[in-house]
Amino acid sequence: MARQIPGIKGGETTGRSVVPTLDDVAQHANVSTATVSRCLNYPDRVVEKTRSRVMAAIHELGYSPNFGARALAVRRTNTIGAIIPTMENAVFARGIQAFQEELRSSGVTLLIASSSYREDLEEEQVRTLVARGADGLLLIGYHRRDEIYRFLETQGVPALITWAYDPDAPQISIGFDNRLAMMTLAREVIALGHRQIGVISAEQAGNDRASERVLGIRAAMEEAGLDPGSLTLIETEFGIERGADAFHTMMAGPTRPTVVMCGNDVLAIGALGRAKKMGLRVPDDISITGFDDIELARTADPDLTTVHVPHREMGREAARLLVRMVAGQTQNKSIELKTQRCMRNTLGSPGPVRATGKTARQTP
Amino acid sequence: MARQIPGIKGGETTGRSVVPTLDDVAQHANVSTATVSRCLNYPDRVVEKTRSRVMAAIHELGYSPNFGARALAVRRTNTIGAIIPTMENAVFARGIQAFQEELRSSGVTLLIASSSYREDLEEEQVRTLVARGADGLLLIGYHRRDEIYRFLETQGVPALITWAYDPDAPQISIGFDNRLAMMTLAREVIALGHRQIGVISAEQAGNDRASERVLGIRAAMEEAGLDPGSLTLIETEFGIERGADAFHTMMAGPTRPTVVMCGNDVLAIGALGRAKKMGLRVPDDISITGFDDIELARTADPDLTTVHVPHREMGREAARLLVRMVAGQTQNKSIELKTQRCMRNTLGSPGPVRATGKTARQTP
DNA sequence: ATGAAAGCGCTAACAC
DNA sequence: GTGTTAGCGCTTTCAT
Repeated sequence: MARQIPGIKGGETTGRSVVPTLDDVAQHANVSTATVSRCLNYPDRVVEKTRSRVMAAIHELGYSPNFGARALAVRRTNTIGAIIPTMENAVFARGIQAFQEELRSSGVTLLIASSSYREDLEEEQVRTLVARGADGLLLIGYHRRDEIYRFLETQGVPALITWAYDPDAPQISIGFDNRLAMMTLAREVIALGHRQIGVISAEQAGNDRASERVLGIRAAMEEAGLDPGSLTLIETEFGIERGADAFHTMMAGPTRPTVVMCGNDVLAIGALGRAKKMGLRVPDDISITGFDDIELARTADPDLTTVHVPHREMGREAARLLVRMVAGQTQNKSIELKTQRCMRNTLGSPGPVRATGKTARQTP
Repeated sequence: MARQIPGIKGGETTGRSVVPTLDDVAQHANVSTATVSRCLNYPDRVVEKTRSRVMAAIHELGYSPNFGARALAVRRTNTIGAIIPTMENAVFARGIQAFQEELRSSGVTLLIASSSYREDLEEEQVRTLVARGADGLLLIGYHRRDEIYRFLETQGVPALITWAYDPDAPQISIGFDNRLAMMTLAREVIALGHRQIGVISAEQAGNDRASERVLGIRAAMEEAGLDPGSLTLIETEFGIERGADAFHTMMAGPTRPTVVMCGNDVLAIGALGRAKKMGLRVPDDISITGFDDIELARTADPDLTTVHVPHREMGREAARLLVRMVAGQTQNKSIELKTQRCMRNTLGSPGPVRATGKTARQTP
């Protein structure tokens, strides 16, 4: 239909394609494309009468703007990308959720990609997201090839590192000191009398959060005059079952620890569950600690001693900061957030049957 | 620099912008933009010598293609969008993960958005994703305004419904029959002798999975000659704590049920945890069931009786099907996946201290 | 207040 | 095998 109306650009016929374009709307409303564009972007720069005519045409045709074309013209997408290791970890899910909510309130859309903890995939995602016009990127942790940082630089895409904090790094970040956070918990563990410490960590290669946390434990040991070499370490993939299996392996090992410190809550929940299935009383027979303080930590039985990370605050602040960075605001600096030990009921003194006050159940 | 080289299009000067374009690469390599484009898209249509020259230029300049422009030119983005209620539910996280992996192997990028279970947000996301050129959409559940479906239609964007299955619906879907799945579990519950059934459900408004599941329970009751009106129902938001609170409320109510059937595992885990904190033995004093079979269900103590949903398979198959739909393949039809009761250890016979064989702990 | 026209960066015929 | 050129759908001066 409507193929008889001479198109603006020399007799082009309408109805050439399925999806209506700005041009179609313009013809339908008998105005120029510029006017339609104005109606959409600066409604007050066009007189009421024309505007309503245009709007009517838009509705009638079921017009929806083509974002890619718009981005191409204005050279800005109002989009921010985030790459997280996995959506299966509640800690990222929550942080990203807050990040997204805050972005929304600034009218920015979020594109999420997950790297499955794989460095090569992450690089690919960075390129994809940039190619898609992300104005800025949210990245987890510092560790990645220098080439990527250079790429981001040449593309003029600011990146904000989160879940880590290093004031000396060239990239700006918002997060916390993973090493110090875990060290603080380890100090408590050692103060309680534990000497045989087991650690279940995420794979450290390419994961600075994981390795920093392990380093924190070693540092605390050293500080207390213990031999960091006496620590039993198992690295494993992410997952409750993985944590459970690692725990099993560790307890079956030659030097059975009196406490198992886990690199994150999910691993700890797995360990805790397995401990119970093995008939071990926690924390009387074995102490277990986590890191992150996800909802599950509080609900576990006994509830999990862990390190609280302010995910939501981190997500929210990250959004604010990144938006500022994208806006070209200079002189942004890294922000350090504080973590907090959560002394709950899976950590007690070592030694069989020597329950401490800490282990008292707090039945509500 | 380089402002003296006359541009291809009449004396345009280079160095006009920060980010290198196809044009810059072409000039740098002394070829036409078409050749550069070919190098990128059909490497074998250009002779080795030129290609390496072009590639060198690309690397030297740090060129990265502009996806939006490409999409505009080819009118196809190779992108699929997915809108899920929340990333905080492991069941969606896993399903989407599988979906994404499968898409990747087809060279399709996934754009994820989450609606926070809000209908208005979901509509907005649909529009955003379509505007961004998503070639197809993955949606959870059937329930949404007709206008949205019409919009998708006029935009020519195929949508695949998942997490639900209704052969009679106009939209095509891949999923399972929520009502039947829950009904099957409810039958077992009733067969065990339960008469006072409590239900903790997600909010049913705008959530057909939730309402279908409740309907399934009612249907089973009716079938068994019980009065569906005797069922105690609490609707709550998503979250472990929410489940716990709802459980508490329910047990404090006038008619205390002998079994609490939860609309999903997360709510059930919350209920289970709270039951224990309240000093109730599960399933001796109270039975609890879930739905989804997330990893947590198996790790809970006692491990949770629930309904297994093949999330990963669903995600994978959804990807295959949607890719076919986008490719314009006609005659696609809905696929029904089977769920499965997981009889574990939180469901027993009603009545105090009457443990059944089902409750035996299976210590490995 | 509105319109004409020149791009934004890329692809795809069609020439050569 | 490579170059020319006309768009893809939208925004944005610059005129009027």
